Amino acid sequence: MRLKEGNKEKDIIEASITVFAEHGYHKAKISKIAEVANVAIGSVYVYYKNKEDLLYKIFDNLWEKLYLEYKKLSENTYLSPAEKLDSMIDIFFDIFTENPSLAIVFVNEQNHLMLNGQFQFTEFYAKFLTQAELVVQEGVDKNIFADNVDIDIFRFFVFGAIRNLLQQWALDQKNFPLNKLRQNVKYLTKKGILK
Amino acid sequence: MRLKEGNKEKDIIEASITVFAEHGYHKAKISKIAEVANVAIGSVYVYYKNKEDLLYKIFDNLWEKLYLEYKKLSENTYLSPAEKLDSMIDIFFDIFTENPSLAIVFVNEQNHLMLNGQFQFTEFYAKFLTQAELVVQEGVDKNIFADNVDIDIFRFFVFGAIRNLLQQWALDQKNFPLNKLRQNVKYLTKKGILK
DNA sequence: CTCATTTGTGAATGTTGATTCAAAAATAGT
DNA sequence: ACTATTTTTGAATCAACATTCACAAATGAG
Repeated sequence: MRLKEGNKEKDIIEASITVFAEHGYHKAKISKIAEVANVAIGSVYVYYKNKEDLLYKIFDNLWEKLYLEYKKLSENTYLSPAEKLDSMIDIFFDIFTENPSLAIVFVNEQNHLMLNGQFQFTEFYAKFLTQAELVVQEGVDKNIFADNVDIDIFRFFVFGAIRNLLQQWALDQKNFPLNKLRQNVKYLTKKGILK
Repeated sequence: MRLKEGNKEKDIIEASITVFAEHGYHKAKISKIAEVANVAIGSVYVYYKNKEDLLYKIFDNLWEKLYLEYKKLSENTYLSPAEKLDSMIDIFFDIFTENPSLAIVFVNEQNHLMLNGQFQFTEFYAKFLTQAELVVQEGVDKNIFADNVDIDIFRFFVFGAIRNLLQQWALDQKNFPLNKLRQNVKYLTKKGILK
């Protein structure tokens, strides 16, 4: 037997997030990822099937985390739907707080991955969306949320808005501080721009 | 002298929109674009410098059109800021109504282009953003729009929301009819989800 | 110390597809 | 019908880079 030195699998995926964020998936070179991970090129292929597998694993981890948090939240019976909506927004921002590179990869490469049929897109993404839907539906049922708004549209509306703001934050943390973003998103989502 | 046959320049850029939309920029092959445009591979390089130039020209045309429409709108003195906001949303949706492929390219490749410093990003994009800002600022000044919302954040918020919805529409026109999208976006942007 | 097994390596391979360019085709003027 | 000019062509070129694989290194068991 031989023990693994350190945790190359983790080093590699973390390096890939950094490199994908900096250059974009397509211009990112495996050789660069290996260099950043402090690992030989061949080692990348020991732990991952190929370049796309790296991207896939990044998103799979991300959606799993988000799904689990949303599930916990939507099953909570003490919070009102409006409070849950706020929490969902917080969770989303929180997960990227520690890792701007992950935010950039998330924003830029999500579509890319979805169009490529070679993976059935991570189950966790669908599960995540369902949890979000439950919360909004609960709000409509309890007569707190407007019922002339299509739930599906609302979901994509908020999701797209946050995604775009996250990207701005990742590109320019100074001018888009997360706390201000959160606060504004929560307000706009609930009350809109009209006085 | 020899006259040009038809309008290859236009045929090529239109073909490129179709092909970029179907396969994404990176997997789109010049040979496929030439085939769709009914043109030899070499002709693509007669009219465009390289592959990226095609993408750049697509966006340049798009942002110019949007900028000009927004300019006309923001200079209008008969409409209230709230009406202008509605019109801005309409203009955005309208421009893609005739061309779902353009919507897909717009949504998927915008970032890609912005990260690549080799073009200073089309002047029209910046101009477009400025016009949008003027309208929102007018609403705040006239005490119609909430003043606790950051204008810049609001802009990216709405922009991201629409972008994401457009993509859903482009991928699945049946379940996301444009009229319903417009209506919901206008409502949410102004009043939010709370009853 | 040896051997067997697992882990790690990176030069060499192979494919893919953007780009080039020398030649052909089309047209207009004379 | 001949020439000059412009437009079109696509096979050949070439570079980039993901992936492979034969080998080396490390470790623990006996």
